[in-house]
Amino acid sequence: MEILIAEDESQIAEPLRKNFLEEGHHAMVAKDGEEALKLVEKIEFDVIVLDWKMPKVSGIEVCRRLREMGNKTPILLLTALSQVSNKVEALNSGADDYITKPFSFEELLARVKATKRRYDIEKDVLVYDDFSLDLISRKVETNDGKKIELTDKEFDLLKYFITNKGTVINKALLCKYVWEFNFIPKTNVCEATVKNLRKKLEESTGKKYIKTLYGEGYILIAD
Amino acid sequence: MEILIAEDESQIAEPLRKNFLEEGHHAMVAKDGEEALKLVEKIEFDVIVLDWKMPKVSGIEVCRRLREMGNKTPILLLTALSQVSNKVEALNSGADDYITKPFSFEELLARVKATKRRYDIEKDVLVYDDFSLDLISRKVETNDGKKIELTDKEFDLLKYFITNKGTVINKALLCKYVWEFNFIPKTNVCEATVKNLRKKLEESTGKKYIKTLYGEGYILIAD
DNA sequence: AACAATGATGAAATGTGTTTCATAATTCAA
DNA sequence: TTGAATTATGAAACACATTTCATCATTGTT
Repeated sequence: MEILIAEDESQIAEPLRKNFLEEGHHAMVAKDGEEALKLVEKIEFDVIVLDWKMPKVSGIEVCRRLREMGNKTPILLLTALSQVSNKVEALNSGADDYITKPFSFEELLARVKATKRRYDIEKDVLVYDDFSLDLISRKVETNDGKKIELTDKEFDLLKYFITNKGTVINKALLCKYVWEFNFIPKTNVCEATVKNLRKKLEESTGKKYIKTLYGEGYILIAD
Repeated sequence: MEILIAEDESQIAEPLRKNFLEEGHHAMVAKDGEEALKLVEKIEFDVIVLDWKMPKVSGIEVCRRLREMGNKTPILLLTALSQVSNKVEALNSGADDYITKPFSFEELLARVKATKRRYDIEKDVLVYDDFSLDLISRKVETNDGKKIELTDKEFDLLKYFITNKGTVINKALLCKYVWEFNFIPKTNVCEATVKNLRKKLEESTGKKYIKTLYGEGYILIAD
């Protein structure tokens, strides 16, 4: 995970950074709110940990501004005291969780993971390699913002491929989950739709994502 | 809101119940985990507040079991001590938030509201009166499980109506958000689609949901 | 290498959703 | 009450997605 720690006291920030590193994550430290906001613009973090009290722009203010800007990255606030008003304010500012000092690294890690997990589960955007599907608006676009126009069946098919990426999908499965058929049709609907989807994906990404395994089925792989 | 408080000490539970009542909510009290589980089966709560330590089945166990059963109701855990291990366990059990005793009613209320709000925003099922829309599968059904077959445009239209229920929607708004037109078409696409949607809704629910306000627009009201 | 099975393809046919049109019905105001 | 504006409606026209078909290409086997 890519983690941002905004904390002015380096005695606190540095050990955290190192701990995250040991856990296989990559953490950056911002020494005040202003710096944190600048970093968020450049880098897409998985989780942001904000100290409440910071020079220039406070943690809660950073949180508020990010939410106003439409940024939805999970945010964890660090509060010095467990005052009632603080907790209430933290939740209302758009933070996903908060933690009162002092805390152990294990606790912070658990919270960071839990927050991230909740966020991932509840997301309604599927991202795969060079493009992403919005499951609500049912629109697909490449990572550089170019739209990919898919028909309904193509969208369902791609969605099924992505949720089963890396595994072989035979025709029976495809029929069941994309066409809601409990049989394999005598015609070649599947093949035809796969063809069209392939064409559109290659046109807009230049890559061949859908491989066929002769006699087995299809598999979605980005290479 | 319909709130469940599972707490064995009535000195704590009762004042909370009364406070929620004063705030216009309806709270029920379960005196142990077993009772809580039984109540959840019968009643659909908006938020569940669980005390950690309870006779028979503990709060965290109730939480775990509910999640296993697929129940997604927001859960708030009450913990006696702010021990690190407790907090970690609470988050990992599937609770949405937790609060350490002692706490003020204001704090609990703020948390309950925040938890509910987050839940509402991130839901992908829209429920309205007698029917519900699944925003992912784009299927609509009545509360008694009968399917309503809507076309794509009808679905989008109904979704827009529901997310703006109770407010007047003029044709310009409809065009913008349902058809993605930035102008009002010379033809009557909107009226025609409204007509078809009305027909299907009335066929399956027997109710007339979409009212016309002459010269103003439409409004979705269940009466 | 030849063959059968499987998969790919373009174009045509079908089916369905969407939009339009002409007309009828309302509503509101003068 | 009458008339102009707005909304409702059924059927037709249109557009587009989906499916089919005939044909071609590929794969694996003998």
